[in-house]
Amino acid sequence: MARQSDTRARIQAVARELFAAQGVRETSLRQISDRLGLTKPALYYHFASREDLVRSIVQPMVDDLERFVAAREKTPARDAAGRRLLLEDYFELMWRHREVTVMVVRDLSTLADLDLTERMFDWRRRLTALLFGPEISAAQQIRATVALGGMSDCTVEYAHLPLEQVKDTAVEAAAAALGPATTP
Amino acid sequence: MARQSDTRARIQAVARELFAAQGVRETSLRQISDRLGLTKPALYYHFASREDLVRSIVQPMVDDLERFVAAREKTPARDAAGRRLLLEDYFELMWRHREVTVMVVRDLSTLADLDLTERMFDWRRRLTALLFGPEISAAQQIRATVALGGMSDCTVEYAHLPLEQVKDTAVEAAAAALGPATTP
DNA sequence: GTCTATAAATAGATAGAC
DNA sequence: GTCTATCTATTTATAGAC
Repeated sequence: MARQSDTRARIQAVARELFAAQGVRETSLRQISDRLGLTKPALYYHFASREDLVRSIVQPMVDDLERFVAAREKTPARDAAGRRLLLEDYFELMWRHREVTVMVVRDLSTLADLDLTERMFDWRRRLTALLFGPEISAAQQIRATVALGGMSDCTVEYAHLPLEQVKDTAVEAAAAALGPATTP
Repeated sequence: MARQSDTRARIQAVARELFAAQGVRETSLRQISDRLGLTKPALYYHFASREDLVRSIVQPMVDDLERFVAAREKTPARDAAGRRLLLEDYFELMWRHREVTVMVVRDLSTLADLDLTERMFDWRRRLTALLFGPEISAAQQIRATVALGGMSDCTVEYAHLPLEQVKDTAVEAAAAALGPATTP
């Protein structure tokens, strides 16, 4: 069972690269098939539709995010150390999926097309609750936006650098933006 | 000289709204003309092309940003108070243009189409220099990304709220992300 | 200034041969 | 699995009448 469909994975790799580089909406199936030396109908053998291809590329990040948030909710730790660890691991998650992050941030309509906008906001809300507790004030929500959004911007803007050159400072800045942690 | 072309402004208003709500690339000229009770060719009387319409909507923010950065470079003030003031005024600028900010953030390819990507990065670089001085370390650049990017995210995410409910906390969080200021 | 009509290009998608 | 050929829909943009 070495490989079931090497071509399927190659299509995804090329599509992901083009989507991140020039935008999802700006990339046609023709561009993808040309780059692979295939024709458009060949793509339809591996994917039911264009949307199916896009979804298959975004899905691994979605699954990872859902698992990540659900796991942390089982053992919340809102002191300074726990908060720090959450920011670190969240940064690494986005970093692992940074090509998809770039692609989604570059064209946010992608999320809407896949009906993921609501879920995205839900993850943000749950992450904020993990940082500040179940009762979230308006000020805390704003601070979480700066912290989490700022880290996300870093994964996109410095996607070409090694992780070690970005992570520590980005997490440090995000933690500072959150303000003092509640004592356990 | 009451109004030279009321229709031109109405086209821009409808286009800006649709662009921000559903994306620039996702909005056709037909949708815009329908909403106004006009036909597509009528739009071409007021704008040379689709790109000309988009540019005319983004241009005021571009001009404002260029003026803002150029003015601050004449009287740099990198102590805590000066840095704070810069963040406040920059936030208010983005807030004034938040409908365009939403529209651009939602579809970043818009900037590329208008050849504004380079200029955007240049403004970021100059703002970072105003915050940290002409010699910018990698860590300072990352902190500036969290601070400025985080504030930008706030203008988008809380665009529907009153300014007073967002500005102070967003600026506070951004200032914290920057770290301690250099003494004057 | 706005219309009707239409050109020209391109997209996603399918039929059927091999 | 991949191809050629084609369908259908939509887009930006223009010509020319009113």
